Amino acid sequence: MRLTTKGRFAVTAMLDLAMREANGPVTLAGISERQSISLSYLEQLFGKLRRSELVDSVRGPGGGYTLARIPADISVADIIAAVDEPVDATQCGGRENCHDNHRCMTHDLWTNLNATIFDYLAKVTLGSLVEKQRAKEAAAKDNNVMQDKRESSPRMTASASSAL
Amino acid sequence: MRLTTKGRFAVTAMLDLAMREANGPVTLAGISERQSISLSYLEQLFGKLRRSELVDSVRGPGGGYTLARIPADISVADIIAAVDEPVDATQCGGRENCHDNHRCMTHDLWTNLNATIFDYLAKVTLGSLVEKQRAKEAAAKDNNVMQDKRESSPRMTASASSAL
DNA sequence: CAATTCCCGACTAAATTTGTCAACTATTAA
DNA sequence: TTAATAGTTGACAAATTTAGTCGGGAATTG
Repeated sequence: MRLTTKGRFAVTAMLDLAMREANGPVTLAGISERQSISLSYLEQLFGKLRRSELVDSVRGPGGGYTLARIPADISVADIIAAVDEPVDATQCGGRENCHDNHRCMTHDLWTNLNATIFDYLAKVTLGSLVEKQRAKEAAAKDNNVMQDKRESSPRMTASASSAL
Repeated sequence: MRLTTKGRFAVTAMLDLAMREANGPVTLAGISERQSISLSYLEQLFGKLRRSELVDSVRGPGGGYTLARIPADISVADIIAAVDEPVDATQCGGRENCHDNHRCMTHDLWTNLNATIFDYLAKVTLGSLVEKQRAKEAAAKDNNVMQDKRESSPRMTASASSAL
């Protein structure tokens, strides 16, 4: 298992999708805008997600993507595995007799490491993430109400205000 | 924290070094041959490892690299951090106000994930890896003795024998 | 038909990996 | 002692792979 920005983008997009699919198919254009990920890249990623049967697509106006399973049945590990082609981490082709007579020293190291990371990510589902995110947003909303009073200082730059 | 082949190569090389430095400095040429990693790439990686003060270099004949600290004090996390420049995983520059008013949804997800992985890798030291590897080699040796009887077939190539 | 949206392949940019060559250091021999 | 030599690190550039972009096409809806 590899951890790159590609996988992270995919998870971000899927999380966005999971939080909105109640209102029908979600367009990539929308995800692109909300998550600041280029539309082209999303199209590429969702092509893979679709081929891995994690999402379903609906064409035409009003179309977009929906999750192929319930959020609780889609793990972060599923998503990363779908977009991040394996690349055979162990350098020895997975074969046990990696090189010379003993298996390459790091074989077990990486096998174990991969298993550890994979197990962790397999436990994290879109369902649990959506739940956490909802809770966080509710809390943030409360904080913002209080912060608004403090932050209305005179020197508020254009870039700072646009950040809202 | 990112997980790529680069970091894996570095750990492999450091493990090789840790297992051999008792006999004095270890040359990159040796590591290259044993671990099947290009010499050039090793040179580049060890430049970073040296600058991060994980290894010391000795020039001239009989020179090579040695560990800068005892194996038990060098963790896999140290090694990966040394060679794999951070690249700011969270996509929002580490700032809390990633984008729009709420921090980008995945901010906490990746923060937690990174912490989990880092904690795991910080616990794994070269010392513990060497120990495991030594145990494994001893076990493999026993197996090989038994296998040797089966494998002493007539067609043993030159390359196969040189692999010993 | 026209608008919206997914879909696919070629293209560009960036990162990884390998290759080449220069600079340094200890040994060796005269 | 000094110069030659071989072993080694260090920096730079080429080649390969991966990440990300662009343009056009196809399906669906109204």
